[in-house]
Amino acid sequence: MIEAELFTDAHAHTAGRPERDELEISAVLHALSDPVRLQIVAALHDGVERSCGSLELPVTKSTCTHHFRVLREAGVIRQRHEGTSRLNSLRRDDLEARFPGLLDTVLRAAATS
Amino acid sequence: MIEAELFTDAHAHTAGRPERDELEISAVLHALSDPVRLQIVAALHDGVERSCGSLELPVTKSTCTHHFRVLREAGVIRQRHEGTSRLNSLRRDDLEARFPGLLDTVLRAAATS
DNA sequence: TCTATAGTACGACGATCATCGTACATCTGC
DNA sequence: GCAGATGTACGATGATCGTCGTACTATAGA
Repeated sequence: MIEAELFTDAHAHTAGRPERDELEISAVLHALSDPVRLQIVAALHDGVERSCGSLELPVTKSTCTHHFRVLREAGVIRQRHEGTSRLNSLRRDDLEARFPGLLDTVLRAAATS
Repeated sequence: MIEAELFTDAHAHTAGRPERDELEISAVLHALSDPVRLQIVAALHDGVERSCGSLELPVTKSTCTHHFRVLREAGVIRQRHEGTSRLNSLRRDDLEARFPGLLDTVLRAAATS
């Protein structure tokens, strides 16, 4: 990750949190292609912010951290610090602006499995 | 692949060509999450059957075969033999029945990249 | 201050992935 | 039959992935 050393303030966000116009369809689809991550996204679908621990996932804490990072770096979710928790929420607006209908379509598809 | 030896006629299709009701959203999303495969799917979007070689892809023949297999085993495309060629086409109807709107949404998202 | 609690960082592991080259199979046209 | 074209099979390689355990940080509450 040589680029990390080159980040200016203007681009320092790109590693962990891609801007709306930087979202890549391949990365988003890859993020959504894992069952555990799809479960996370489905749980956040109602718009309510949820902590990592409040979701009952069939993996350990460290794997959980990994999946939240993949979703965050793909631009699917954002994470907000509050106390000892990280509150997660979907980036609905950004996703809808960039890839209209994608999130709803995928979640509806996942629901009928 | 032990199952291969156990296939009866009733299930002999499942390895290479999942039935409509066997399509899995995770497998489909994974298949679509690769740029080369997305390019293939976009090229087949007009409904025209195309041979593997008629698509100009930035990979070798064997890699091409690999990508077509991933798409076929996920249920995204079907392959038909004709002469020395394999004609590929999207499984539009099956995908639409199982995951309504998914294909169009993804392709529209991919087009705006 | 001490102790939980919530999550991250890091390293490891086996599995899967995308890619390639070479060899092979199959069909067409001569 | 032979040569060319189209695609597959197989093995290899380096990269990425999903998972875990352990150690760590940071906050909240007593």
